[in-house]
Amino acid sequence: MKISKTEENYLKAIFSITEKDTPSASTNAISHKMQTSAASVTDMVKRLAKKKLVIHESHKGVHLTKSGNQIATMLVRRHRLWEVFLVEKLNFLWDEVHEIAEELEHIKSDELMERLDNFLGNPKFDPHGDPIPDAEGIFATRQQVVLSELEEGENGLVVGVQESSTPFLKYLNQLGLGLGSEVKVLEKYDYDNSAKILLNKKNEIVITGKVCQNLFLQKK
Amino acid sequence: MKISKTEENYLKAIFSITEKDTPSASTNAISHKMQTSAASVTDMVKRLAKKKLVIHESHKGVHLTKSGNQIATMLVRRHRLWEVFLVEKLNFLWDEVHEIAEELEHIKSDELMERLDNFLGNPKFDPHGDPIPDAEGIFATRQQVVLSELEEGENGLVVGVQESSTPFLKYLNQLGLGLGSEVKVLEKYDYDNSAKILLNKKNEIVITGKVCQNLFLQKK
DNA sequence: TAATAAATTTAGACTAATCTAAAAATTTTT
DNA sequence: AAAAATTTTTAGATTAGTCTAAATTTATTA
Repeated sequence: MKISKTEENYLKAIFSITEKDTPSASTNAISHKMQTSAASVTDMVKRLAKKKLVIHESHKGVHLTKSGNQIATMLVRRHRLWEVFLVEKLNFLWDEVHEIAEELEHIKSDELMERLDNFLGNPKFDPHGDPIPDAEGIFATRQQVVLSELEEGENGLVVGVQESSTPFLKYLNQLGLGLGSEVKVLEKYDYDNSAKILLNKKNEIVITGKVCQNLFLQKK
Repeated sequence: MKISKTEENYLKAIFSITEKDTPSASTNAISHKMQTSAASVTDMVKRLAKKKLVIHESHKGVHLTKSGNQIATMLVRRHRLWEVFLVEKLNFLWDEVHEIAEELEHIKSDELMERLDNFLGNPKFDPHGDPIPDAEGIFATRQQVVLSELEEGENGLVVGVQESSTPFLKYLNQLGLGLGSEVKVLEKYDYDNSAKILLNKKNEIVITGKVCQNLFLQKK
């Protein structure tokens, strides 16, 4: 069965919507994520349902079938492996790789991904700290908390970001924060959720509540 | 101006047809190369002409304009750079990489190709010995002859293949012949154009006329 | 619970890329 | 140069993916 690039992108969108809290993705949510009209979504959802990649109850949203989920997971795997390649081997910055990986992920060759995985040393997390599913679709897990959950005096290692928008990543670069940064919480200011932290045992900086809620740390 | 993957593939086909002897590509030649109907070619050629990528005189074939040629050249550059990556870094065999490179070549990012080029050490020839145009579209040249042009007693280094079909490349692998093989012509048999050669100063083997005509050597 | 607002689907149309079958043009052969 | 063969184009249809506008369904609110 042939699956087009567009169909793949819809599967990925449905995957990312249903991944979180919501068990099914609404037409609107999908159209928003895909930057397209609701009518187009209805058309496409019907096509995907005919191919048994999603289950769709009229006016009740869609969710992925097993095979739909499998395809979406492999797209995530490819995307994240290519991001590792772009950052580690071609020296792109972590905020520059998304669009290119978005293209590369559609190249369907298991052999290619197998070899790329080995070439990169079988990484378990991508440059944003997101887990890379293995060839069977299993995601690695890691004990992680958001920065705002740390108490004063606690230490942590930055292992990921909640949000991976370019402005946010650029801002982190400016602050000197990145994957692998060491953080110690010095003070927490409850009234606006900001915090003063010690970065890499050297600089004291103050970061806003928004940043605190978007950074994943591994406690140390 | 947006150019689709399909349009790009037509440009590449026209490029490869007009590269050789013929100054213009016929509808039939294109349809044969693209494995499609002549009617589709006519349609597509009209589209490409409207975009000023080709020049088309009815019943007299097409040829690329300057901008059409530029796009085709960049496709060749991307294709060949990715082939180097697949063979040198991911350890694919040189006869396994064509289809994957065929996909990778459509990813349009100058930044990506610049970085890949550097990562690979700015190679001038791909794993089949074909020249890789630089970012300005200039092809490297090399003093090369086909094996059948060598006289008895002459030495050469295998630097390329005329034909890059999978069966031919597989056959070369079987013979132990590849890029970089050293060859000395021991005897030439005029009646069927076959030859006995000394391979890598070790093995004497006899190769057919067909192989002799498809191997490019650099004289030594 | 009826009215209003929001979400979703249907209807109908458009573009790009493709096809088959038939017509027209060109080239080759006799 | 006329007939035959080949090549190319036209005509009309098809599929995937998209759109806008209108109709319908569901959810919210007064």
